[in-house]
Amino acid sequence: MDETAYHHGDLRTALLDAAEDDLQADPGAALSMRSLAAKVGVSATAPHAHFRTRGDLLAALAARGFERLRQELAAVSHAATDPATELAALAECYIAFGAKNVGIYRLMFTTGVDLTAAPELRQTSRGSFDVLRDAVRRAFPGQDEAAIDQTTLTAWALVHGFGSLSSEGRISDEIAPDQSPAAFARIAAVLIGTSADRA
Amino acid sequence: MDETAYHHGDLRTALLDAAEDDLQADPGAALSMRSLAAKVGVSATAPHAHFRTRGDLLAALAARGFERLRQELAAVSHAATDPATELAALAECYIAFGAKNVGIYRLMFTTGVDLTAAPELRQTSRGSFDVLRDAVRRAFPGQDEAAIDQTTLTAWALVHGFGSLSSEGRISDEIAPDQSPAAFARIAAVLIGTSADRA
DNA sequence: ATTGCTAAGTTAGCAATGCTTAGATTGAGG
DNA sequence: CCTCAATCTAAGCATTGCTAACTTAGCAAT
Repeated sequence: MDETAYHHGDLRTALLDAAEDDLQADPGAALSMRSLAAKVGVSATAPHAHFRTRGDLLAALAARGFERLRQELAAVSHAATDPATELAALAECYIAFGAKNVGIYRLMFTTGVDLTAAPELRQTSRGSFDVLRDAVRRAFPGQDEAAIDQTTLTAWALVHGFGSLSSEGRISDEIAPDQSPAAFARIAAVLIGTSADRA
Repeated sequence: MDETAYHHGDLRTALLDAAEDDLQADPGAALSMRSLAAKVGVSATAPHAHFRTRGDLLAALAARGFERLRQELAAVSHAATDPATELAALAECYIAFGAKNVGIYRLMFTTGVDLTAAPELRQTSRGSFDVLRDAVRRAFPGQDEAAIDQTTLTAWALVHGFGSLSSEGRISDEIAPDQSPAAFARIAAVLIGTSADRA
């Protein structure tokens, strides 16, 4: 790609890449349009051709996160051999995702990305949920759909709780000496196993 | 209080109150120092006498949230009659807190409040955890401290997961027709009951 | 009472940011 | 070759966080 080309070629993904870089380096990065533009080597207002507002860029970043999470979960699900260990593996994958992508994880689940303004986000997020639900259905055959929904929801809440708290450094080491995603996932998996019986 | 007084009296809490107002009206409010100053009727830079940076103000807001959460939990805990229903009541209180204080809840648990820069926050947050742990200890007597820690941690993660997801509107009504904090708390409480057996 | 001192507030100003408007450049389709 | 829409640039406005220098007011000691 020509460095001096007037047209960038794929500025949109270049901006998202740059934003992810910044978030990787510092999850609390401000992610200004101008600095991203400068980083990519483009004028200050060029990004607005691809993202009308800064919020749109953040929403796109969150959508990327959901898509990647779904892929990672799907890969783990596909690689699993038996339904019991599959749930544990999914839990670990989920929690590890939060730990490895703190900045994006924030965008995905809390920080001011307006869902009503980004309806496609809701659908993308649903993708991850569905991977989880399929695994739950395999693990607990014979349950009706309502029970499976509730078990999946519970599992999701539990795993998101661990992911959120641990990735934000909110769990003290006195209480959890082992801070690895695998350790939290073990606790979660056991509990999910008992969850289905009560639904 | 004299409106034209040079000294405000208690600008610090006035600013925090104004910030909370804005967050109540819109959880995604920007919370600029200048607009808060204007709202309180003070010059643009006056807030800096009380909060060195904007981050400090946000941290103070988060601390307020943790303190209020602790109080609400403690009140519920105190009003409870038997240990079993106490856990359910605490769960509901926690989840309802998230629903009623979306903006502050974000500040407390995710959005860019640097914990290393606000060590007192860690301690305030610990207060809420301790209320939960005392309840767990009462509900499951005879368990050693490590088991109680783990059960409490699990309960916290579960309840925070529900609180976070529901307050951010991430749970679709198809999956959870009843979106009330009480409904989520019921699910959580049942699960916490089974959790202690496995720790 | 006067004097100092400090906390609290003001004004002025800088650099950075989001976003808009108007114009320039390019590549693709007729 | 011409047109045109998408993409990018340039200029500019309003807002923001923060700093620096100054003013005001209350308080304590003399």
